[in-house]
Amino acid sequence: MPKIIDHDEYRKHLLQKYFELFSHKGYLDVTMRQLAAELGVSTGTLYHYFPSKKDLLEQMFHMASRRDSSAVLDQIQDDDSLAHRLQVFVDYVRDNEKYFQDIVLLSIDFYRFSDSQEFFTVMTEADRYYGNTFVEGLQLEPELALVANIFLNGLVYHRLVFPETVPFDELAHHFQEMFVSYVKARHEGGDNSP
Amino acid sequence: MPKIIDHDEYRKHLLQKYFELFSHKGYLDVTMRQLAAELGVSTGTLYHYFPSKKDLLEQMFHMASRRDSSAVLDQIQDDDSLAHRLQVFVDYVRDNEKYFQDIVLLSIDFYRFSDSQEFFTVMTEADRYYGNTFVEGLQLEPELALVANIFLNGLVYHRLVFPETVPFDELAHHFQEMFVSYVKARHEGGDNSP
Amino acid sequence: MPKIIDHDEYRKHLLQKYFELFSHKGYLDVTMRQLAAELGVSTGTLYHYFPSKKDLLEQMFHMASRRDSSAVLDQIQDDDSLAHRLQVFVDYVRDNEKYFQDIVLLSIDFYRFSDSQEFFTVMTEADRYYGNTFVEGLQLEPELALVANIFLNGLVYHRLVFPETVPFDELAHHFQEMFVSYVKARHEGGDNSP
Amino acid sequence: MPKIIDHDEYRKHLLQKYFELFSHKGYLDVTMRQLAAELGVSTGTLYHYFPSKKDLLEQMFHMASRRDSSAVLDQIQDDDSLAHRLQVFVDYVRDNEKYFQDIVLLSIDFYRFSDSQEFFTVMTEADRYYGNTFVEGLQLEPELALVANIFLNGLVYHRLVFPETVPFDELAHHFQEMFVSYVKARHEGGDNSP
DNA sequence: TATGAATGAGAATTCATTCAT
DNA sequence: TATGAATGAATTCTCATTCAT
Repeated sequence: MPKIIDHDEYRKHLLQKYFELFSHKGYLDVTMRQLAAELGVSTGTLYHYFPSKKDLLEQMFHMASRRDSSAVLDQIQDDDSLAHRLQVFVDYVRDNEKYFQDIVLLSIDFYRFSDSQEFFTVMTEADRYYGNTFVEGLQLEPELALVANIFLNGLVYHRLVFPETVPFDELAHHFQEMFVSYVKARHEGGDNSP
Repeated sequence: MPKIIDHDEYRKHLLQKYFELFSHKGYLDVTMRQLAAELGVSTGTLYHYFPSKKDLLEQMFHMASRRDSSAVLDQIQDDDSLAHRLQVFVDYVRDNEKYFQDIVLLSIDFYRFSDSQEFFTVMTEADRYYGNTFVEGLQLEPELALVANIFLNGLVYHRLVFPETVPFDELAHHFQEMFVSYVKARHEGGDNSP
Repeated sequence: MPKIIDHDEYRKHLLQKYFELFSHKGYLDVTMRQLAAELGVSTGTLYHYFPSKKDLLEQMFHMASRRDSSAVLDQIQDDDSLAHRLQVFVDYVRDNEKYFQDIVLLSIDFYRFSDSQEFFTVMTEADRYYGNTFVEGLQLEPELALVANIFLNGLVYHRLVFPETVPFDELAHHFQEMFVSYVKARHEGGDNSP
Repeated sequence: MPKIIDHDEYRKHLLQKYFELFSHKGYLDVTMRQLAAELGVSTGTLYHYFPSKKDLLEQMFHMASRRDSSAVLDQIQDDDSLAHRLQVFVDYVRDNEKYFQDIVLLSIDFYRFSDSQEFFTVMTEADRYYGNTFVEGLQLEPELALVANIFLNGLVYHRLVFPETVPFDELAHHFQEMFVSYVKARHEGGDNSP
């Protein structure tokens, strides 16, 4: 076993692996023993890095929810149309759907099993982070950006939970059309008159 | 305890109470003993009605997801506009938000802890039931009705999980506007040309 | 396995057995698993009767420290001399030395591992109980009775802990002599003049 | 941390600190990690000086039980009366009551957790050491000195364990009176006739 | 039918000890 | 010598489920 020099580096390594494992089983179906075995360490080592299972969940969610979103923004140019910008988001969610479904599952576990204080702090931060990404990426006021954000969340949730899966692109397409028209109309007409 | 003659009636009574209890704690935080105590019966009696905890979850979710939606449809007249029809749905979700949040939480537990066969069967049915309600209520083709359904799910989920709560009505309003405009435009123009 | 009718009766039965076991091993060297095995029940059953190991210790000490002392008092007649009365106590302690040593060991565990509130309550009661027995048995004022009580405690403790065991009777004899003389002198001379 | 040249000196320093820590927590409530942290060394270093926790307990008790008693003897002159000599002992125990209570607690832990061989050796030596101190200090035959020793042990134990604390001096006073009278009478009358 | 005492596998967590650096 | 990450057996306690009454 190699001596680990960077304590934090190694902790992140464990968290990453845990996230992957979690996507198959869920917080309560992964025991600390299983987890340790899967990660190739002893339970003692796990507890050396994380004081409790709850803490592990919290740190893991914290890390997972801060996933770099620069990949989205990088695909957007300053003079891109709204339609294109939204398409980039839709594509990103579709291409990473499994990841976002895991985040949904995880967020429910996090809701149930973390301290409400910790939950509030982490979720508020995550909310801002994603919110900002939508605002920046779509170049819209926060409220409108949030509408797109929420629809995509709803789509991910729906496809996770209702198994007779709806086609992602078709539904997204409807939303994209209505969203872009709406924004265009708003900006032309002043407010939200037609 | 009044003598319950109707076995099924009594079972539903237990399931209803379990749903209430569950909404506070979650599947794994309600033990069979607690549940029995709360319902005023012995664990033995509980097992007399439900062969296992998993089964209880399944029956309970089945019942909960079939909640009568006639209340929504009853508020809609044949000649109501789409805008009004959608407003009825939005109002219904807003007024029963806690219930729908519980359904979200429950659906995740159900996803995690039921047999996938059972999950598939029950969720498919629930999906159809809600889908039909939207189709009937909005008088739209399934795909479009589903877009509204999904947005409202997303809104419920978002407000459950992100604590710096977004105002329900404001967001819903944006969606309602864009949705109605979009549908109107579609029906006027033939397909989805602007 | 016979159905136990009297819950409390059975609890006492378990406590009694636990005390015997404890005398060999000590609070921390008897695991709940071992204890259950020794008592012929499952760990679950143990926890059915006692909410925690600490609670088990507390209930057990409570029971052990209330051991009936009527056996001592029964051997004393109203017109017995002080010397005789003290002899009865000395004999009783000598004949039950193992039990009293266990109480000493147990009281230290109790000191260490119980809640201080519970400790205070139980020990105060035990103190009064033993104190009263000495007062009644010796027919002396509390303070003097306590001197005898304390000496006998010291003797039990000393013989428990220092293995080159001092002869019980010889040491007790010295104390008995000095104690009886002292009391006699006090009562004759008014105070403590010779 | 100053460089300690003398290995043994350093070991004693660690043992001393351990005794202090122990007096608050008890053998089993002080983990090796805590202990190391408190002493400002690593667990590795601790194990460099002491092969095991049990060994640490043994060495520590060995050291603690050999506490220099010259302080007592120094306060006694050759021509002091027995009453005065005993008073010196009583005062010494009262003034160091906390230390003696710790020794009582420690002796029970030592009884429970050391090898019986080691226990026997160390306790026998401690017994002799304290015994001698009483014999020298009181200038009495061993058996009588032991009676005083035992009473004082009993007093320390009683006040440790029974919280409605008895007044030290009052009880000691009775014992001192009876002890001195008894010894005087014995020496006057030849044996132990009145 | 109804009860609740009994079960025991399995969970999270601790901690004395080791050993590569 | 000194370090502290790593170990893993052992601990307390939980809880779905069974079954004699």
